[in-house]
Order: sequence, then C-alpha cells, then structure tokens
Amino acid sequence: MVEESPRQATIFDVARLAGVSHQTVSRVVNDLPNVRAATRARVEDAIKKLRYVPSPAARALVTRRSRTIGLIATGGPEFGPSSTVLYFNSAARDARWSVFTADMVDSDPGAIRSAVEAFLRQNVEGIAVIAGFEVAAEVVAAMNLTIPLVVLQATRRAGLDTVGADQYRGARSAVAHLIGLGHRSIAHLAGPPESVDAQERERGWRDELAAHGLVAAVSGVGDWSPAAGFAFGMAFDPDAATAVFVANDQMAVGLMHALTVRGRSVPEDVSVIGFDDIPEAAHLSPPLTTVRQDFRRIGHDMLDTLLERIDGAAATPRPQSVPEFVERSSTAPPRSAGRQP
Amino acid sequence: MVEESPRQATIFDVARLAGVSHQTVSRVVNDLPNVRAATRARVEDAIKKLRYVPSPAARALVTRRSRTIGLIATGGPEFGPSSTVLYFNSAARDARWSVFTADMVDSDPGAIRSAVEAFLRQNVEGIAVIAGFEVAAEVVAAMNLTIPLVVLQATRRAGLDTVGADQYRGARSAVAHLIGLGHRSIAHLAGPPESVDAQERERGWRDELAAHGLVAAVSGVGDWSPAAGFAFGMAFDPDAATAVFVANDQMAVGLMHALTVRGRSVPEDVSVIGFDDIPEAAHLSPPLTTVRQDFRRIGHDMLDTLLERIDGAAATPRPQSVPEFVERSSTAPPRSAGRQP
DNA sequence: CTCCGCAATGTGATCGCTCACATATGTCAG
DNA sequence: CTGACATATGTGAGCGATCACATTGCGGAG
Repeated sequence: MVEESPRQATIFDVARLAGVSHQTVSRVVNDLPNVRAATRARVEDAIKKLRYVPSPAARALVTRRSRTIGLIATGGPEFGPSSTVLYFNSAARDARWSVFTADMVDSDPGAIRSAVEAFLRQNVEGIAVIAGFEVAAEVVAAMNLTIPLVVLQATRRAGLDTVGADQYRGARSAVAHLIGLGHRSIAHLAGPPESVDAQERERGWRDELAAHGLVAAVSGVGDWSPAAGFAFGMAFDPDAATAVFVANDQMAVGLMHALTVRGRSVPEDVSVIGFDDIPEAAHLSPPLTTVRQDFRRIGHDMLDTLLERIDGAAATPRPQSVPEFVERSSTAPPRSAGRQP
Repeated sequence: MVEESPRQATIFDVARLAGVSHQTVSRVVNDLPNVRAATRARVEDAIKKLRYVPSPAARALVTRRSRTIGLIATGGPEFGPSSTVLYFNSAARDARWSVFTADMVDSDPGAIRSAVEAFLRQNVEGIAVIAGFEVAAEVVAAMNLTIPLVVLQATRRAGLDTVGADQYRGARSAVAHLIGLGHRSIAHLAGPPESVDAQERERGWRDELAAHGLVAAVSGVGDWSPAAGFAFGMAFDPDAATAVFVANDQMAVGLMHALTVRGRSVPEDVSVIGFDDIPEAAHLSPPLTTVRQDFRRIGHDMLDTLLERIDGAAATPRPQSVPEFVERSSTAPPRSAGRQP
C-alpha cells in the first residue's frame, strides 16, 4: 500500500511523533547501539505509524553510498546471458541491493563506456559485466574504475575479479566422450572469436584431441545462432568427420537441421554435441548430448564476489564451476568402429 | 576514463573556475534560457575541464525526480520475456533513462510487492510490468501507485495502461491456417492458466474453430516448457486430432519429440503449430510453423507509453501489434483430406 | 556526598543541487 | 538623459538524511 498523503514523512516527522531528536531516529533506523530499548520501541512505532521510509537520495548525498549495482549484459537474448542476468538480479534483490541493468544489443565500445558512465553518475557502488564479448571486459577494465568490478568470463585475468564456469574442461569432457566412443575425426563449430567462452571451448577441443594424438581437422566459426549452425552444416564435408562438437546448443540445432536436409542422420552418420543444455536440448530429435552450465550458480557467484569487494574484502576466490556432461542420444560410436579401449 | 582525483568536482568548483555563480552553472547544465552565449561557453569549458558531472542524488533530493524506472519481469528466462526486458532496457538507455530491473523467478505476490516498494524507495518515476502471470499485474495495480504504471499484457484493462501484441488474432490466424489446410479436429496445448497470453491464445483457438462450426476437442495445459509439451505429447490420443496448435514454440518442441517417440511423423500424421518464433524454430525437424511476435517493438512501446505518462500526457493508445503467421513445414493437409475451398 | 565515566540523547554543519527571489546590466521609448 | 522593462546574473534557503561533536543522566568508586 502506498500513502496518497500530501508528503512522504521525513525523519523529523518521526522524531516529533516519537518525542525524540532526529538523530535518535537515525540511530534506530540504522540499527546503531546506545538507544534505550523503550526509546527504540517508541521510534519504531512512530515509523510504522507514519509509514516512514528513509530517502535514498538524501542518504546517498551524504554517505556517498547508494546500495546500487550496475550490470552490463552483452550477449543478446541468448539463453546463457539472459539466464545469468536473471539470477544475478534475483540474488541482488535477496541481498537488498538494487541493480541497474544495461543490456547491450551489440558490443560497441562507445556504448559500453557510456553505459558505465551512466552507472557512475547514478553512484553505483560496483559494476558487473557479463562479457559475452571479450572487448566488453576490456573496455570496462580500461576505464580504471575506482569502484569494484567483476567480470563473467571463462579466463582468469590478473588484476580483475573474474567469475565463470570452466569452459575449457567442459569442452574437453565433451570431446573425451566422443573419443571414448571411438571417433577419430572430430570437427568443431566454434562461437564468434570475440567471445572468450568460444575461445576456451575451441582450445578444449584442440587440446583433448592432441592429448589423444589426434589432429584438429575440420572446423568452422559461427555466431551462436541456429542459422549459423545450419550454414556450417550445409557447407562442410560430412565425410571428413564422424562427429562434431558444437560450441553451443543453438548452433547444434541448426547443424542437425542441415544434416537432415542433406540426408545424413544423427547420430548414425555423425554424432553431435552441443553446449549449455538449453531447455529444448532434451527434446530435439534426436535429444542433444551436451554440456550443462549452472547459470544460477554463476549469477550468484558474480553477486557474492562483487559484494565482497564492495565491502572492502579481497574477493575469496571461488572455484570455477565445472560444466556437467550430459549424455543423450545425438552421440553414438562411429559407423566404422566399435568402442575403443 | 575516470578521475582518480580526491573528489568529484561540484557545481561550485565549476562556478569558481568559470567566474560565475553556481546558479549560472545550473542554468547551463539544465539548458535554461537567459544565459549569454559567451558565459555559457565559459561554463561549458569549465565543466569539460573539471569533468564535472551533476550529482543525481543531490538533484533527486530537491527535485524529487530521478529519471529512473522500475521494471518487474515475470516469466523467467523464456525467450519472450527476456527479449522484452532486453529491448525495453536498451530503449530506455537510448532515452537516457536508467532502469532498475527486478526479475521474479516465481510470481509470489509478496515478492512482487516488496520489489515495487524497493522501487518506490529508489524514487522511480514509473513502473513497467511484464506480466507473464496475470497476478503480477493485479498485485501491482492493487497497490494504487501514485506514479505511472504500464503493463505488458494481451488484454486491455480499464484504468490501466496496457501494451502488448494481439495474441488472440495471432492464435486465430494459426488455427485458420490449419482449417484452410483441411484439418477438422485441431487440438490445443495451452499455456498456464495464470497467463493472460495463454488465455488469449486459447480463446483464439476456440473462437476460430467455432467460426467454422468446429468443436474444440482435445486440449491440454502446460507450463511453457519443452518438458510439458513432451508430457502432453505422450499422453494425448493422437488419433483424436490431425493437428495441434501449441501455445508456444518450446512446448511444440517437446510435443514433436513425443510424437517422434511414438512413431508419428510431423506433419504427415499430425500438423503442429507453435507461437513466438524462437530462433530455433526455423531449424527444428521439421522446421516449425509458428506465429512471430515482435518483442523489439513491444519493448519500445512499453517504454514510450510509460514515458508519455510520466510526462503527464495521457498515453497515446498504440495499436496492438499483430503477430505474424510464419508457415514452415510442420504443417500440411491431413492424410485423409485434400485442401478445402 | 562528590566526582568520574560511560550510556543515552541532542545540536548544528554538511552533502550538492534547485528553487524563489533579489539585484545588476542593457536597450530603447519619451 | 531618464525611467521602464527586459535580460542576465547572484544570493540564500531548503531538500532529508548522516556525521562529528556537545550535552545530559545515571551508577559506582573514593
């Protein structure tokens, strides 16, 4: 309920009603010691009666604190970024912090900078960046902010608080699975090169292959979209690989579509693995083997790290979460071979 | 770049440097008349030199305005709601407004109320609600806010500014297509009953059927998730309907999966239509016929409506956008019949 | 009984801006 | 040359909180 009253009550109104000074009211509101229990009760009564709410503007003016965070989200409406935004926001609300969100449709450095400036103008106490694109993190980091900054990104970086899942290990587990199944020529459809996550997944693919003496053969690059997966699927030589590790589920959808169009079946002719485990993954035809990321945890980790730094503490290093391999039916041993030892 | 300087410059610093009074600086900053061009230039110079930025806290304290909006988003990480959030935010940024976002994972009335209260405490000048669930709009409306409120919801409502696409017509166009193809028994898998959009789509289905003298037969209810679509697909009697109009694409994915599992093919045995046109829709097997919503436009409409009301104007009624029917290959004439006149 | 010290409370300045009003400067008719 | 009236600029109060410091009240040691 909101009062239609002529004016919001101020700290002085409360003080008058409770018969104390405004300073005592301030003490009660901020839960400071040295207030007699009886006094505190009287004040709390008055507060309730007047529906008093401290003015954040006045408070911010003098304390230079706002209990407010800025969140920069790049990566568009993709499942991953938008889930992270959601969980970050809801974690913040639970912690009674307000968050300004700036969704960037593209990653224009100028736009990012001006979003950060808007945040600063609003007196945010910290900034979180979901760095779908590497440049986003760099641009913000280069601004040399005096307030804490935490970046969601797969690679750790000196002098930068970073949170994120271990994309590299996730990718390796996916490729290891294919190798275990007997695949020897495993292609990769990577995400955009500007994305650190994409880079890490590609590196994981390459390294796992190398660890087994295999060479990284066919590969392509996409922009995360199903359309990109489709384009790749129509273009590559399907006989050159018995399996494809795709950098995200959406592109895997497009790839499987192309494969179908070309008369190849999954997993009989070619195995496909995605990444993310979008809700649809389990219900594609065939259900998609993938690597699951815990976006809820990532969002919470980001917030916790940021709040720690805002409190002045060094951020306790959080172990990177390791994405979980999820086997479904888009992967099978290659036609030619049985399972390898 | 951010100054590491001891203290942010204030209006007085600028005034001193420019050799004018603080009030003149204020005039320049707020672009008020009655300042000589030469003076204005001197002040602007000083502002630039000192990297002066007005303090929003101080300004908000006296003007009681914050140039800030609160956005309540229900509907989780689904494609529709999260796209809308994204476009709303980015439109707001373009208009130089800041927005606080509160993503609600569930739609607990208490949580919604407290999110609104947090917004009020932050002095937001308006609130936008993406009402995935009807109750969300109701809860906020019932709070009798003194600030403007705009709700994204399919149905118009007296005394409430509402924005949204015409779900009803979208649904009718989908069903009309099926009827045109020759289908006579068209099932419906609805969204959750708490969702106004779901209600509208179901109503569209029912009315279009009735308009052709057909009866609404089999139908089910899901929660928008692929899993729900799958469950429905496994449970319903596939011989009782030659086509299914599904309330969203994600559930359609699950339904098609179930159909495949049960050895029915789409569209030969049963046609399927979804709603939303998620990016994956074009690349499913088969590519999904659906109804496309323009979330970008919806986000912008919400913002524009809200800003108009904040400016004191009555909101100019915006025509509801009509979702666009998109034919792909998950629909075909029923086995038994050819195309009808 | 006095004095000290701590707990409880009050006072006034201050944060950085805008608002309402006062004052200075300039221009032109009479 | 003077007054009137606009235009340009300055002054001081006040928004609603916190902060630093001053004051009061009370119980126990000397």
